[in-house]
Amino acid sequence: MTGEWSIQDLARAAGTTSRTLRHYGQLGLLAPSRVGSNGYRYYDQESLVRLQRILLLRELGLGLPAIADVLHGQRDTAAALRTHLELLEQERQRIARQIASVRTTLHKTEGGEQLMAEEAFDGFDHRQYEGEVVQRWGRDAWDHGNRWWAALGPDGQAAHQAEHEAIAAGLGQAATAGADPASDDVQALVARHHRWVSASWTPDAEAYVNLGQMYVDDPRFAANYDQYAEGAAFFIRDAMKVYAERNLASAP
Amino acid sequence: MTGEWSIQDLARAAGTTSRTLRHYGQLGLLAPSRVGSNGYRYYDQESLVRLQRILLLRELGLGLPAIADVLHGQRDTAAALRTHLELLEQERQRIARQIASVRTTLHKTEGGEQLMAEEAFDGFDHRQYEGEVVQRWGRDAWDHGNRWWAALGPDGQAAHQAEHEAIAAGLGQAATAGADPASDDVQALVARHHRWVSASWTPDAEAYVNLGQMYVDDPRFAANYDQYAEGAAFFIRDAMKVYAERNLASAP
DNA sequence: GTAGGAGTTGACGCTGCGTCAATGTCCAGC
DNA sequence: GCTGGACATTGACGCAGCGTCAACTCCTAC
Repeated sequence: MTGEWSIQDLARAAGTTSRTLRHYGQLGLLAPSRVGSNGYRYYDQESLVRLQRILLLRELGLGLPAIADVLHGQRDTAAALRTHLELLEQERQRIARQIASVRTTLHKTEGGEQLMAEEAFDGFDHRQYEGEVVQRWGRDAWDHGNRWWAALGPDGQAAHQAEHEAIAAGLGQAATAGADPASDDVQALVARHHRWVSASWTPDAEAYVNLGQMYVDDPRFAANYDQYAEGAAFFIRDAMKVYAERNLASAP
Repeated sequence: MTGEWSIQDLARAAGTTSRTLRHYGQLGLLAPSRVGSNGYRYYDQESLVRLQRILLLRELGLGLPAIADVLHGQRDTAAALRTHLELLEQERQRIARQIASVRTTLHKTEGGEQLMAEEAFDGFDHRQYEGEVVQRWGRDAWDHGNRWWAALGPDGQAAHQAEHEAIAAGLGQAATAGADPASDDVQALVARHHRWVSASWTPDAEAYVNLGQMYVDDPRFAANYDQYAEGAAFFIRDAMKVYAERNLASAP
C-alpha cells in the first residue's frame, strides 16, 4: 500500500495545488495525517477521501466555512446544499436582472441593430455551437438554420425567443404544480412548443421524442429548462413524448 | 445656482457614500472640481452627471477599470456593454450549471443509501451486475465491494466518482491530442487511476493489465470511456499496460 | 471656549487562493 | 564530503470595492 504521500503527491492526485492544501490545513479543513520533525506534511488515504469531499463541495460553489461546518459534523451535507441552493437561485435572479438591464441600456445607447445577431436563443451563442451542430446534424443543417434565423429579422428573432420563454415558463409552472404531462393544458403548451420548433425544422415523432430526451441529457439544455422549475426538463420530456405518440407520425 | 457641493452633499444627492467618492477620486474616476486649501473636496454640476454615469454602469455590473476606460473615452459605452454582456451570459450559464449540479447532488445524498444501489460506478447499477460479479470474482469480492462502498458515505461516493471522471476526462484529452501512452503526463494520470482503483482493491500487474483489457472488451466500459474521446478505451488500455510493466509487481 | 458635526488621510478586513521571497531538507552523482 | 536541483517550510502581498474604525483637523453655533 502507498500509505503516505507528500503534499505534492496528494495535490497532484486530487488535481489541486500544494498551496491550497496548506491553506486548508490553516483553516482546519484538512490536517496532515502526520507532520515530520522537519515540518513536512504527510497525508494518507483518508486525507485523500476527505480532500475529495472538500473539492467536490467547492466545485458546487460552497464557501470554505460552510464546508468546514459539514466536515466537522455541525451541519449535514444536504442542509448545507439546500441553503447554498437558495443563494445560487438569488444569484441567478440578480444576474438575470442585470442582463435585462444591460440589454435595455444597450438598446437605448445604440440602435441595437447588431445586437440581435449576437444574442440568439437567450444566451445561446450560435457560433459557439457551430462545430457541434455540424458534427451532429451536418453542414446543411447548420447553414439552413443560419439562413432561417437571419431571415427572421430582429423583430422576428425577438418574438421567437419570447414565445419560447413563454412556453418554457408555462411548462415550468405546470411542472411545479404537479400537473400531469398528459393533461390537456400541458399538451396545449406542448403543441405550442411543437409549432415553435417547427418554425425552423419539422420533426417527426421519433425526432421530437429524441429532442425531449436531449433536454434531459444535455446539461446545457437541462440547466436552461430547470431554471424555470426543478425537474422541469424531465417533465417536458415526458410531455413531449406523449404529444409525439398522440399527434405525430413516425418515419416510414 | 447651487454651484458647489461638499462631499456629503454630492454623496447624498447621488445616493452613495463619501467613502465611495474618495475611492473614485483615488482611482481617477471622479476628481473634485475644486479642493480647498484645507483639503476639503468640492464638486459641481458636472461632477454629479459624471457620477451618475459611473453609478449606472456599476449597477449594470461593470468593473471600475472598465468604467474608467469608458469615461476616459478609450472605449465607447456600447462596446463595453456588449463585452460585459458576454461575461454576464457566461456567468449565468455557470450559475445555472452549478444549480443543476447541486440539485443532482442533493438528490443523491438525500437518497443517500439508495445511491449506491442505483448508480454505483458512473451510472452502473450495482444490483444489475451482482450475478456477473459473483460469477467472475466470487461472493466475497461482491460483499467486500459493497461494504467498502457503503463505508465511503454519500460524499465519499460522490468524490470517488468525481475523481474517476477527472481521470477519464484527462486521459480522453490526451488520447485526442495524440499523446504517447508511455509519456510522463499520461503515466501520471494512469498512476492516479491506479490509486483510484486501489481505493477498493489493489491489483497486481496482471490484474491491472486485465482490467485495461476489459475496458476494451466490455462494451459497457468501452462506451463509458469512449464518450470522452473516440478510441479512448484502447488508449487507456495501452497506457495501463505500460504502467503495469513499469511499476507493478507480478503475482508470484 | 467648547461641543459636536463634517472633513481629512491612513489602514485593516473580506474570499480563496496565486505568487514571490527567503531559507531549510532530501536525494543523487562526483 | 560536496554540490546541484527538486521539494519543503513560513510569511506576506495582491486582488475588487468599498465598509469601517482610528486619529486628527476644521467649521459653526452657542
